[in-house]
Amino acid sequence: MAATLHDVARLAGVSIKTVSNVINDYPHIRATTKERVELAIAELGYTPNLTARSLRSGRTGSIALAVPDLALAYFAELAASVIAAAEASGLVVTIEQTGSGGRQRELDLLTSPRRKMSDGLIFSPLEMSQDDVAHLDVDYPLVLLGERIFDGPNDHLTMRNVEAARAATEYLIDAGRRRIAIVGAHEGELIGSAALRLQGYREALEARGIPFDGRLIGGSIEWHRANGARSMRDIIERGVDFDAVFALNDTLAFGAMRALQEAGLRVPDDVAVMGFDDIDEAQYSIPSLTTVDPGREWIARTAVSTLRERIEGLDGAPRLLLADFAIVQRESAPGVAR
Amino acid sequence: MAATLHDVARLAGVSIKTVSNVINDYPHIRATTKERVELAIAELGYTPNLTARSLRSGRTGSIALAVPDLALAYFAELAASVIAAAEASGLVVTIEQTGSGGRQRELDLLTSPRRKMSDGLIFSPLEMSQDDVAHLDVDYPLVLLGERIFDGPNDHLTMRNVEAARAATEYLIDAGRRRIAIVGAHEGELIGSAALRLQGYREALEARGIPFDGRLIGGSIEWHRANGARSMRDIIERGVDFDAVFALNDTLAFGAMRALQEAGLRVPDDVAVMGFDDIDEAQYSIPSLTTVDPGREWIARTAVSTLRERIEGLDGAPRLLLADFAIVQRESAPGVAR
DNA sequence: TGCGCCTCTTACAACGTTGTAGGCTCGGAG
DNA sequence: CTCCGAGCCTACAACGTTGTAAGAGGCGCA
Repeated sequence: MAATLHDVARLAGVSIKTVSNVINDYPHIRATTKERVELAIAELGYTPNLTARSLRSGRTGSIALAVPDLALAYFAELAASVIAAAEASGLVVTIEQTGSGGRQRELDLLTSPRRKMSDGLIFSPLEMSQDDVAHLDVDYPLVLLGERIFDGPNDHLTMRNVEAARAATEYLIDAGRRRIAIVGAHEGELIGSAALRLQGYREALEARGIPFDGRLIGGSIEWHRANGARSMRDIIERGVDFDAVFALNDTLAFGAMRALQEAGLRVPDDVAVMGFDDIDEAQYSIPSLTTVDPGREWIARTAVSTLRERIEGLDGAPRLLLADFAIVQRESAPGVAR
Repeated sequence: MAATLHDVARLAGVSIKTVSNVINDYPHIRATTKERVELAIAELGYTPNLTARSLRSGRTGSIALAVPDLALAYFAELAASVIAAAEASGLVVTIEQTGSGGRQRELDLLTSPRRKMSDGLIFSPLEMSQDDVAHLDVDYPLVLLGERIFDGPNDHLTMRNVEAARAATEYLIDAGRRRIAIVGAHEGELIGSAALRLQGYREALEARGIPFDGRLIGGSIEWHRANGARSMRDIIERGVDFDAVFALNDTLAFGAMRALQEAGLRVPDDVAVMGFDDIDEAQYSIPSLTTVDPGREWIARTAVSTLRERIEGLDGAPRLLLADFAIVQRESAPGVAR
């Protein structure tokens, strides 16, 4: 059995509150008393019971992070950064995966009694929509990530999807590409990352005076490698001419590169490929992937610090925080300066 | 403020214990009382305070998983599986990264007061060694993963490293390869996955009567893609002849494939490449990677169920559980039957 | 009618911690 | 010599829950 304050107090011959005071660095303690208590603590190997402390203080010292799936590189890397940032603040992170549970699962997560076990939640929904905004009005600190819901009652961190996608597309155009295919567009979808990035693509075309061609748009609901390959094959089989691909995320881009290779098309000579996310792997693929760094590291750090402010009682209107992005030039799409 | 049992009890006109009984499905409750209580619960939106419940019961309903780094695909996929398995048991998972903190960081983790916030720990150390085995004698349920420490006081799940590496090497030999380079051997290291897999490699050579050639061994301490590429380049520059590469994990294999490509060597025509881990990416790389599936999914599931048994009080000697492995044949190393 | 038993409900204590209020001792000022 | 305040320490209550013991009421059976 683990030792408690009572055990230490008995051994040291003081009250439990004095032991508590020693542990919490209360200033007015006689040096000899303190020493005696510390000796007792060492002898019993006492460590405070954080559960009891939580009950008393109302703080657990832990935050929750809810993401779709840790097996997706983007979310794994996001989680790694969130955990590191939280640890620097003395917080521990529990991770929940919403997986394929769909919208209901995301809603349940918001009201699960487990929320009481952490001081706040960083939530990256994938299925909820703007109609669900009311569900976000919860009584604990919540920081929202992603592009599913805007103008909710919470602090919200998001990428500059439109601007970044536009910059990526313009980068390809400026490198001399004119027929830019899209991989990963969610067909008929009006919200979320896909729609925003597609909008950036269209804005870039318009800005550069290049006509939009629907046959260049390859749809896919999920963003796995296999989807990227399938979507790319569809476009190739359609027989439509193209000299670049903008994949709406890196994983799709890897799948697309594979399909291009199978079709005997060379990257970047025949087709330039642009990704989105700058996951670790993008540096090491063959060829390495030119992509958009959407500011994931900043998002992770800021999500933690923002949540912490709310946990510590900061009041005020919900904030919308936008991450800076950057085009990361690699082999799959050489820049204009080549 | 969140409602408590007291609030519900007051509203329903019963004692708090009756409310508690309703929540915990105690059988002897009058139907009308139960209804009244449930109405009050609904009206106040009461959810139990799990922290208080934990304090009372001594169980937190959460387990901890400590891995080196979630940004490493193997651990991310392991974590995803652990979280899924834990959730199926009604447990939540907090993740700690030991990162680059080294041995001390791993030792600290074992004694951190945070351990009290979870019912048990699944721990995959990377820096501790056999000498640290005494540190594993902790007073909470602990399941050990990996190959750093054997014969500790805990249940231990591990891969069949030697057998799997031997099988992988024999696979290459049976496919006609004779000069098999190794990427990722930790030089001078006698324990851990690298040493075990290297041993399997040597056993296979011996079994097939092929002489060992130290010049074919490419060392590297870390197992990132960049290390794989560097290690591969070293071997190439050494001018030593080889027709296959056994990378000690998939990530190294991807790096090695990249270095091979840069050197103008074709995979698998000039050089066959074998990985180890079967991470998701292995299916989608170009070419797709022949590798060893070391039973990660089984390890995750079994780690959770084993830990659960211990949490529920199972006594008995520490168990050593070995995962089954399988060679997953893909493009980078066609099998004998091609 | 009385007793015991079953059903339903309650009061109380406890899990281990910390905040609050207060008590004791001692030294120095009035 | 008394009083006050600073320094040190303690008792008690509370956080929200559940196990224990026991009480109230009703019913069947002798």
